[in-house]
Amino acid sequence: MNDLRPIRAKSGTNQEGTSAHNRRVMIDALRLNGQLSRADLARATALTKQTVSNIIEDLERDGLVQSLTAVRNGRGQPSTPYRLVAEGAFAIGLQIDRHATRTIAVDLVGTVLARAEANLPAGGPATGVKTILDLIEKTRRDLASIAPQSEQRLVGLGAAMPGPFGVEVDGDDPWMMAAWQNFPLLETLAAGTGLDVALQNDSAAAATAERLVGAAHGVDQAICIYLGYGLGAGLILNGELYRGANGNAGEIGMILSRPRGAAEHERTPLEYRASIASLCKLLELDPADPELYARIDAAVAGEDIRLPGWLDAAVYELRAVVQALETVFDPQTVILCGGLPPGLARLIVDAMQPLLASLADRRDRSLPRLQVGFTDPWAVAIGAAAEPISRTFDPRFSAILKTRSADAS
Amino acid sequence: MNDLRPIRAKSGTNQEGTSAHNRRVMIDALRLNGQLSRADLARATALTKQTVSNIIEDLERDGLVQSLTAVRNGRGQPSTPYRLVAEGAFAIGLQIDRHATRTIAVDLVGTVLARAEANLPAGGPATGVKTILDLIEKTRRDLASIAPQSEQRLVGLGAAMPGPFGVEVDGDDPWMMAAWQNFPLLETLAAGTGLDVALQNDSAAAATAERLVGAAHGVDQAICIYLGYGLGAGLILNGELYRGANGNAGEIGMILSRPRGAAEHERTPLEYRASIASLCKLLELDPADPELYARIDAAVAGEDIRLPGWLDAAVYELRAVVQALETVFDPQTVILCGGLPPGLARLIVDAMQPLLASLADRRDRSLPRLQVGFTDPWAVAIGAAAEPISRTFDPRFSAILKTRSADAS
DNA sequence: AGAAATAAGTCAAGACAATTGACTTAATTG
DNA sequence: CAATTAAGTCAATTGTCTTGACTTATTTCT
Repeated sequence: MNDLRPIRAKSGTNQEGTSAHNRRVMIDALRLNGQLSRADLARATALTKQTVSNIIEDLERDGLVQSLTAVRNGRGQPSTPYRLVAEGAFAIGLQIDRHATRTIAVDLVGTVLARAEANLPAGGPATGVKTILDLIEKTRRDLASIAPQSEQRLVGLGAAMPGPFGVEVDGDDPWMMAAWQNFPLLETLAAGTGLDVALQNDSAAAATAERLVGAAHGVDQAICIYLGYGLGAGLILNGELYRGANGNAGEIGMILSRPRGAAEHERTPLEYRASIASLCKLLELDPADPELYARIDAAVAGEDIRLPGWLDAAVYELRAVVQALETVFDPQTVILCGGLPPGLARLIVDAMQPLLASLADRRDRSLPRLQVGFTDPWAVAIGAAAEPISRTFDPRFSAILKTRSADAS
Repeated sequence: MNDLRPIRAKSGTNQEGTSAHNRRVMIDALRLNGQLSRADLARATALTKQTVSNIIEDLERDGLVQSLTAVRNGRGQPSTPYRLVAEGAFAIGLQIDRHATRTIAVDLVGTVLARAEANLPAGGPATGVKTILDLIEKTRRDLASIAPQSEQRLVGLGAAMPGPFGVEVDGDDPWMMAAWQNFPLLETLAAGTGLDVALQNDSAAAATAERLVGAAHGVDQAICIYLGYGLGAGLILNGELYRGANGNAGEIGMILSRPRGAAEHERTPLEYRASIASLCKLLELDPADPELYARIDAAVAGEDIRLPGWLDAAVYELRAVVQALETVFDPQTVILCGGLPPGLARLIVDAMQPLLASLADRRDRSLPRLQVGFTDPWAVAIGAAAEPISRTFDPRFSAILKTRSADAS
C-alpha cells in the first residue's frame, strides 16, 4: 500500500540467524577462554549439549576449531577441550595514512603473519590507488607463502584512514585528507581485490585491535583513546564498536575547548594541543620523517626543552578528556593507545596521574581506570585487519538479522 | 572442567528468540508507521508473507494489534491495514525525586491514563516506601477504573530517580540522594507490587520517553540532554538506551569543567552552572516550592536581574556540551528536554544559537542539530512508565538471547 | 575390589518457526 | 471481458534446537 513514503522497520530473523549467532557465540567463547569442552560451552551459552555438539562438529569440519587431548577433571567422563584454529581464517588490513600506507595479514586469533609498507605519493587517490593495490597484492602473496590455504579462507579486507567522513572540507585543511575522503575507496578496493571491504577511521581501528587481541579483549564497555597524528576515540559499547549515525563517532580531537590562558570565547579543537601533529609542529619535526619516533624519543630523553611545555598542555587536556569520557560512558576501563613512541605514551600516562575524580572511582573496580594499550605505528593497520575477523566471527545484533531482499513470491 | 574460573561467554539463542524478535519487529514497525498491511510488513521486515500472517494472527489474538477496513490501492486485492491496540498493554512509571514522588500509567502507545503525586517526607526510604507503594496502588486502581483489563495486561513497573548509582556518597551531599541509593529499591518494589521492576536515572527516563512518544521517535541515534534539578544525558545508540557498565552512562552534570574566570586547575561539575539547582541557588528559590515554575517564569519574564547572568553561564557550558556530545557520538539529533518551564527551555535553546561548529554541520541532515523535547515536570515519570513498554516490545539484542538457566539433563 | 555416583557426550525422535510454491481473491488496465 | 497485478492463504517442507534415554569413563564410597 504505502509506496509513497518508505516504511521504516527493523529486519526480522529466521533459523539461519539463530544458527549464525550460536556459531559466533561459540567462537567468541573459545577466543575468550582459550579452550573449552562441549559441556563447558553448553553451560556458558545456555544451549543444550546436543546443540553445542552439532555446532562444534560443524566448526571442526570447517576447520575453525580443533579438539585437544581429553583431560580428566574429577568424577565423570573426561572432557575433550576445543580451541580455535589460528589458520581457520585470515584477513587483510590496510591503513592509509597521510604520508604512508601499510598492509597487514592476520589470522583468526589475531596473529600478524605479513606486513608491508610504502610511501604514499602526494597525488592522492589518482596515483595512490595503484600503490595500495600493489601493496595488498604483495601481502596476499606473502600470506599465501606462509599459509597456502589462506586465499580460500580470506574473510575480508579492512581499511582504516583518518576521519572524519562525509564532511565538507574547506580548502586544503592539513588536518584532513580531503582527496581520499571524497574518493569511492570502498568500491575501488572491492573491485581491485575481490574482497569484502569495510572502512573505519584510525581510532576505531585501534579500538578494534585492542578488542581482538589487546587490553580490551573480553571487555564489553571500553573507551580507547587513540593518540596519533590526530586524536580520536574508539568506543566499545556492549561489546561492539559504536560508529554513530555517519561513522564519525569518537572524533574527540575535534571537540572545541578553551586553551589555557585563552579568552573566554576562543575555542579550538583539542587535537591542536593533544596530538603528535601538535608535537611535531612545536618541535619543528616533519611527520613524514622515517626517523620521527627516534627524534621524539630523543626529545623525551631530555634533548628538547620545548617538550615539557607540550606535555603539560596535552596532559591538561587529556586528563579532562578521560574524566569526561568516563562520566559520559561509564566504561569498565579507558585505554590510551596510538601511534606514538611507547616512551612518550608512558610519560603521558604517568603525567596524567592522579586522574581527576570521577564516577569511575568505585570500590568494585576490576580493571584500572586508565591503561596503556598498543603504542605501535602498526596498531591501526592491525586493527584494520582485525575488523573483518570481528565482522565475520563476533556475535552481534546485526549478524542475526535477515538481509533485506525482495520477497520473491 | 573449568569450575575454578568462571567461563565468559555470550548467550546463545533458539527459535523462541527468533519468534520473539520477529514479534517485536512487527510491533515496532506498526508503532513507527502507524498502520501497515501484512504485505507491507513482509517487505519492511524481510520476512515472508506467510510468516508475517502467522505472527499478525498471533498478535491479533493477543489483543496487541487490530485490523482496520481494507483499502484499495491500485491494482490487486485491497490490503487490510493493521495498527497497534492502545489497550493491549499497560505500564506503571514511578519517579522518585528529591522532594516529591510521582506515578504514571501509560498504555501500549504511550498515552498517559493516570497520574498521581505526593510529597516525599525527608526521612528517606524508611518512611518513603509506604508513600510510594500507596501511590502506585492508587494509580493502578485509577487505571483499572478506566481500563478494566489493565491488571492482566500490566507489563511492568519502571522506576526513575536521580543518579549516579553505586557510588560511595561522602557526607550528606545535597546533589545526591544517598539514602535512597543505598536502599534495595528494586527488590522492595517488586515485592510490594508483584510487578517486574527496572531502575533508570532521570535522564535515561527522559530519553526513554522521547524515544517512545517524543522527538526521538524512530530516531536510532539521538542524545537527550536532560536539564532538571541536575544535568544528565540519555544516550540512544542503535535504537537502544545505553546504560554503561554500571548504569551511570550519561551523567554529564558530573563532568568537571573550568568555570569562566576560574583558575587553570579549578574544575567543578558542570551542573554547578547548568541546572535548575544552580538557578534556584542563585535566585534563592526553594526547589521544593510548589510554585517553583511560576517563580522561574516570573524571573524569565524579566523580574529578576540575576537571571541573565545565570543564563549566560549555563548557555556557555551547554553550547560546549552539545558540541562535545555531537563530536563524540555523531548522533542524528540532540534533544534538550527536562524538568524546567518551557519558557526557560526555549530561552536557553535560543540563546545557544548559533551552535558551535561541529561535525554535525552536514548538508545531508534531515533533523535539526538541536531541538526542544519534553519540558514537563512529568517527563521523567512518563519515561519511567515507557521503560517497561520498551523493554517488553522493542526489538533489541538482549531479547533474542536465551536466559541463562542450569542445563537440566 | 566392586558398587554407586557423577559427568561428558551421543542417539533418535520430536517440536517449533520460517520457507516454499501453488493457489484464491479482488482489484485495475486496456 | 481478458490480462495483469497485488494481497493473502494453504499445505508440505526444511532447518535448528530440544528432549529424554542411553553409553562411556572416571572418581568416591563401602
